[in-house]
Amino acid sequence: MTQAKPQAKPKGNVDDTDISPRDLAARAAWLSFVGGLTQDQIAQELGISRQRAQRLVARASSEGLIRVRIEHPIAECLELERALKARFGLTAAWVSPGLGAGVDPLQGLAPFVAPVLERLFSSEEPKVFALGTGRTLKTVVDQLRAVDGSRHKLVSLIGNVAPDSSASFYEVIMRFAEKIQARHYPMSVPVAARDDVELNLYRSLPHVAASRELAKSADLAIVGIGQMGDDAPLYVDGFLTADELTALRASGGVGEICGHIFDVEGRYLDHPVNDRMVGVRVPEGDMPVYCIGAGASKLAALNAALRGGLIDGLFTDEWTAKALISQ
Amino acid sequence: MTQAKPQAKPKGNVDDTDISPRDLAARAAWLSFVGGLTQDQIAQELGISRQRAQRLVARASSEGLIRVRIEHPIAECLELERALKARFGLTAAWVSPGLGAGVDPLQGLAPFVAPVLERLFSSEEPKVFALGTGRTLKTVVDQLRAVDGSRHKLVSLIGNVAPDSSASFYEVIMRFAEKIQARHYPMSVPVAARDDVELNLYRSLPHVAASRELAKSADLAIVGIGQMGDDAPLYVDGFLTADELTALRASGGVGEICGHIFDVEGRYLDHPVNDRMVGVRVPEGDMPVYCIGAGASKLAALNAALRGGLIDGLFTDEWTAKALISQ
DNA sequence: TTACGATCTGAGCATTTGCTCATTTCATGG
DNA sequence: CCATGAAATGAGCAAATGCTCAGATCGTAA
Repeated sequence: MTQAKPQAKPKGNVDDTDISPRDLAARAAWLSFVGGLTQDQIAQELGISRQRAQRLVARASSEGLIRVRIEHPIAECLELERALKARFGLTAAWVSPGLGAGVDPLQGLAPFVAPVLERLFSSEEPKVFALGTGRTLKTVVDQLRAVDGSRHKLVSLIGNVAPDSSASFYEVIMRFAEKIQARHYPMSVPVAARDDVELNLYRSLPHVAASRELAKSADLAIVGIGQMGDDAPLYVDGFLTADELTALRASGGVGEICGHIFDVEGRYLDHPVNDRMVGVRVPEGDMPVYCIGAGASKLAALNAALRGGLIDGLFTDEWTAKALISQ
Repeated sequence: MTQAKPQAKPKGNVDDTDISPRDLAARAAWLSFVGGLTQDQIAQELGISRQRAQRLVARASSEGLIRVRIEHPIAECLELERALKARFGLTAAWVSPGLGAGVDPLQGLAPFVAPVLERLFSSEEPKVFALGTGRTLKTVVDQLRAVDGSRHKLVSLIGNVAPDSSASFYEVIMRFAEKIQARHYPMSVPVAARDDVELNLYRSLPHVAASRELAKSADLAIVGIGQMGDDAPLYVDGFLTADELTALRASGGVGEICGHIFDVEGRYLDHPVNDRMVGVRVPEGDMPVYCIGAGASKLAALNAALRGGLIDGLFTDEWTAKALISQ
């Protein structure tokens, strides 16, 4: 994960109220998008150079100050949602319009998923949401608008300590919690134990046991899904060695959810690596599981998870939906 | 409303069944805004000419399929909100960033107000909202996103029949009701009676009496505000003759809310025209009144309404807020 | 069937926009 | 105090965009 910290240069004032670092960007963006002014007009309005105006608008976009939403549901996507539900017995499905070949599927999926999650979090009734991690969820939470979800609880399905001892997995649940002002319960132990003794130790820790219990009783789980190709997240992030990855693939592993690896039928593998995950294996009880994922690389994993009934709801894109249905 | 039926023309194209033009526009807009594709790429992706792609995107914007929102609250506007509340004892204030001189203030105000109203309508608790009319509210409701507000009731503060017998004022509450799926109670009589007999007749009609009662017990009123200059809405829409307008101005009239005219101190005029409005005069009881309005022409009216304590909340733009505070 | 009007479509062109490069500014460290 | 490097700035240019005009297409009426 790239951790591009904005190179803050807080030379004296800890307080970031520099008169307008991004205020100006927001204002330029407002003038451009809402007012429909040309960059020249914006420049004049703000008393800056046309060049600067252009850069401000660009920056506002790249920093996510702009949120664009398409109001019109595209018929074809609705049809795909219906088809997905029928084909795989899902209770819910959302299909975002595709963005064409060369584009990262997440670029379209994330802004599409975010408003749906906002609605879920807007529920008045207090709920417990269990969250996975990964690049997908990370991208989605970045797109999430701040809504008041302070009555809810967020709990992690997975440990937050990576093999390099960094707490990078803390991020996702933290960011969710920030966005919706909810209490959050990360699982503050390594993702995977090195042996059964360690596993039992971790699971016996009170805060871990509590988190696991809370997670198991969640009203909804929201997870990503990982492929087992050469670009498998578990491998890239250092949870598996190349040899382990190969072995797991040989054992039939085609995908994973929260680090739990399953085969082409969506059956979890009986394998040491799998058995030492400290977190919760979904589905757990009658908790619905919503999965977010799209793209060619995730196709096999998604297909398996759907066949195995591991998930109850799916967020994906048009291309992936078509591919899943035609299989 | 043009009801363009899709003209099926399945010639040699590959997989695409012909789809509705609006779908295509939404798709093009999605590719453009979310995917960041160039119009050439969009054209290629959709198998159409680049001009068509351009037109589709333009159409999507003009038809309101695109909704842009700036996530970053601009510090200066927040400050103005604070100042407005302090200065005029308001319980709530919202200030939209200005769009510069040449632009209709509504162009910026409406997209800014709409999300706030969406939030109000998202309240779980069933509420009664009393609504005024006018171009301002009309523009705002056009920007409103469909949210489920079916537990609420909408009631009109003002009659819906114009002097020319058209029911044009029906539109605003109707459109609100459509957007949020709420039950609505228009006041189905002329805005103003011609004499006291007629007034009493109208008010004695059961459905009018019921609407008036409901309106008086509303949890919140949302109204526009009218100026009394030569472009006074009451005059333009034919409620007042030029002579009456002049006379009312001479009597001190500087503005009106729901057709009830008040003077520079925000005191309602004691005048026949004023006394024959069939609707409700705000504030009524302890119902909070939120007013939406901006622009130089409305400045005097707003100032008076604020001084007279007629309103409890204000939606306006930066320029107007500054002007109000500096007065 | 033909004529008509309205809309859709594509080409050309002026404007706007985004990008690169050279230069300036600014803050930090020597 | 200057040296250094990163970020900001402005100029110039190529690409993208939006607009207008003329021809094509389609539905409707004669």
